[in-house]
Order: sequence, then C-alpha cells, then structure tokens
Amino acid sequence: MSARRRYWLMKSEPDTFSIDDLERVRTEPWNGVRNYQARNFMRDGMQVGDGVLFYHSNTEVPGIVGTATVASKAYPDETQFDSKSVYFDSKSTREEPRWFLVDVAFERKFSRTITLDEMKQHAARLGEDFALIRRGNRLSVLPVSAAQWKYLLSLE
DNA sequence: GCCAACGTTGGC
DNA sequence: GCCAACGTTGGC
Repeated sequence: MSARRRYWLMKSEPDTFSIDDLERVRTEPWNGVRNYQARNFMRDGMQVGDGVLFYHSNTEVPGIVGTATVASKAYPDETQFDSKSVYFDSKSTREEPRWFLVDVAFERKFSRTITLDEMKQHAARLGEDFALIRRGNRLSVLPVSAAQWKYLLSLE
C-alpha cells in the first residue's frame, strides 16, 4: 500500500544546474542541500513518484520552469564525505550521515516560465501556506499542496 | 552588487 | 540556553 502522491518545489540556480541540465542527464542526485528543514522534507516526506516543480532561483526571471519526479528514496548525500567537495561536512560520518538526498528525474519542461512575480499576483488563490511567496522564505525544498500543484500547472 | 531575512555557530 | 556575530540565500 502506498500513500497518496505528494508534491514539492525544488529550487536550483540555473547557472549551476538548470532544467535543461536535468533534461540532458534525465536523473540527478539532488546533492548539496545543507538545511535541516529541507533535508527533512527529502528524508522523511518524499516518496518515489512524488511530483516536483522545478524552480530557477537567483536568476533574471525566477520561477517554475518544468516538472520532475522523485526517483528514489532518500539516501546519504555522498558529497558530505568528500573532503574535496564544497559540500564536505567534517562533522558527518558514514555511520551517522547528516545529509540525505533523493534522485530527481526529468519529466517536462514548460512552454514558458511561471514567474515568481506571477505567483505573487495569484497569492490569494495559492493561499498563505504557499511557502515560496511567504516573505523571507529561503528554503530550497518545500512542500506544495495538491490544490497548489494543480493551480500552478494551470497557469502554464 | 546590494542587502534583508534568517539559519547556524560558538562564546559565555 | 541565550544571543551576537557570521554566513548564505535569493530577490531586486
């Protein structure tokens, strides 16, 4: 028995890893998340098959650029053990890994970007629990309700 | 490039 | 356990 499909939004800086990069490689380990809340969403909340809104942050026009799916259960982020990686964490051990990730698989690139600006205009409809447009929210992985997912896709 | 927001670290 | 200092995120 599997629980109902859940939905998420995951941010990536397109200069580092864009939706086009994901389309090219098809599946990517979502490494480098070093925020506990974001980690908890991946480790404790995500299941294979969940829907992901792929969001481009820190770019000229930030917004949702496509969809992906969660393609694995959570497992330890290998980069935390790599002393040469920028994501290296000297306090993490293989016995007790601190950071987890999931694999994310490309699904679809939108015909256009659903911009952050546009989402703000639809704030009333998206609701107060839509974390992306709550002031000051910097989480790079955040939950999206089924209603928000449906509504955001309808904007394309 | 600036800087507000805010999570994390570390001294006490 | 408080909280100032610091570092990072990410919109603008």
